[in-house]
Amino acid sequence: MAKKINGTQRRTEALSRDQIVEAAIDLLDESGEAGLTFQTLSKRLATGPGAIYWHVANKSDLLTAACDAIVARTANAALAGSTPKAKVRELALGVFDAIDAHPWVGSALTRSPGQMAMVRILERIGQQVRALGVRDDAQWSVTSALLSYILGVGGQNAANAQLAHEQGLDRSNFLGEISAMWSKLDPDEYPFARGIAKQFPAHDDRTDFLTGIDLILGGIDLM
Amino acid sequence: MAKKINGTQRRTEALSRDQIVEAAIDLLDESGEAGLTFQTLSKRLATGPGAIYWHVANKSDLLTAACDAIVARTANAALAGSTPKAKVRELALGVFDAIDAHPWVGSALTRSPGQMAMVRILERIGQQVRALGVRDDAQWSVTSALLSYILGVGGQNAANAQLAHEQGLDRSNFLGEISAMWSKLDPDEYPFARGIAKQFPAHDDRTDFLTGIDLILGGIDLM
DNA sequence: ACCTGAACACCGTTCAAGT
DNA sequence: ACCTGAACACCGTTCAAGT
Repeated sequence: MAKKINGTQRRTEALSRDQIVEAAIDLLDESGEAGLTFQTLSKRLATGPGAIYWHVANKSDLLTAACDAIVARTANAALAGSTPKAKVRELALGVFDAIDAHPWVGSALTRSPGQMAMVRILERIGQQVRALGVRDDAQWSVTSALLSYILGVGGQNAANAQLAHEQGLDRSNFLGEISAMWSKLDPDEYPFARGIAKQFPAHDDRTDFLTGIDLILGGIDLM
Repeated sequence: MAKKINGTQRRTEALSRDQIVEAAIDLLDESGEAGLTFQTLSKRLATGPGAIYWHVANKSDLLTAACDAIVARTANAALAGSTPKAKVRELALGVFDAIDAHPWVGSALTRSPGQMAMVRILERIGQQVRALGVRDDAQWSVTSALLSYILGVGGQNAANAQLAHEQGLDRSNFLGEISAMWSKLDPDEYPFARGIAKQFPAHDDRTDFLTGIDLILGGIDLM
């Protein structure tokens, strides 16, 4: 009769894989990868760990499914752009923003090669690369370059967000710390890092990300 | 008197942080990230876990140090290229090959933002970006784009190598499995992935990697 | 078919005690 | 200053037993 009001109550409805994945996403969003545990998860779902294993093969399977659920939402969104290039920018920004909202996706994406999440992104980018008129035998390497770049930025942003979260820093303090560290480097060995330290805290991740996309898109024109 | 001949012997010389890092690298190379444990490490060093903690803050510190040791070797190598672009290619390939030889570096690099390993690469690429004549206010975003791309490819290759290792597959079997998976996708939803599946197993990671570098370098010319 | 929950093997980390 | 090794808290996973 009782549903799941207080902490020690058992659930009465049946579990489902989707429910488990949703709960996992909530946990990951709240407290990062460290927050997802079979203990925390079964507590939130008001069951035991064994029940979860009935629906899910293991933790890696669960993480992959959670990642795919997030990516599917943005990869399936309609594209408003009028040109293939505009659509590539749109797709890329979609992934960027998804990782910004769910930093754990950044690392989970990399860790599941060949999984659906990556194929979804690959497919949509590949279609635009085709539409750009890239030669058949270059479509793979061009698409792969775009994908690698997107995953690279995503992975770094995810790591930054996680580190800042662990250290209890907000973004500007985090950037400030790195900038301070770079300012102290040996001027003879690290002229570039030192020179850039001052402007570093003011940079915009999203703008820089798009600059990189545009560099690659520009390079395609020269092929 | 005895040194470290049989398994239960204790070491007689003092431990050092460098020794620990070297042993960690060996373990990581032999059996991936799962192979590095304070248990396996202290066994190999013929001590207890407490001794390691005297020289190393925690596992993350150890992984970062191991990663930096590898990256320092390639980042400090002299550059033979005659043009800034050739030097960028050389630097990028150096990182690519280092990750190929030590796949765990691919993920460790991402996980330690602002650490020395990344700064070393950033610095050397940044110097070449300067030499290319990129405007001051664009040097950061261009360098960052190159770095993100390199880390993105590295991270994926690392993940592929690890997955293949876990499943006991060699590279060609691994690629074959992905290709087979893509061939079975819905032709209406995944035309690109399906179309590319056949040529996928024959692709060359290193060549594709360089293609991406050249796309970005080409884009710089158009800025 | 689905869930329970105790048990297992293993992990990173700590720390009083030694030298 | 450096090392020992038992102990702690916690983790993913299993599985006999229940419904």
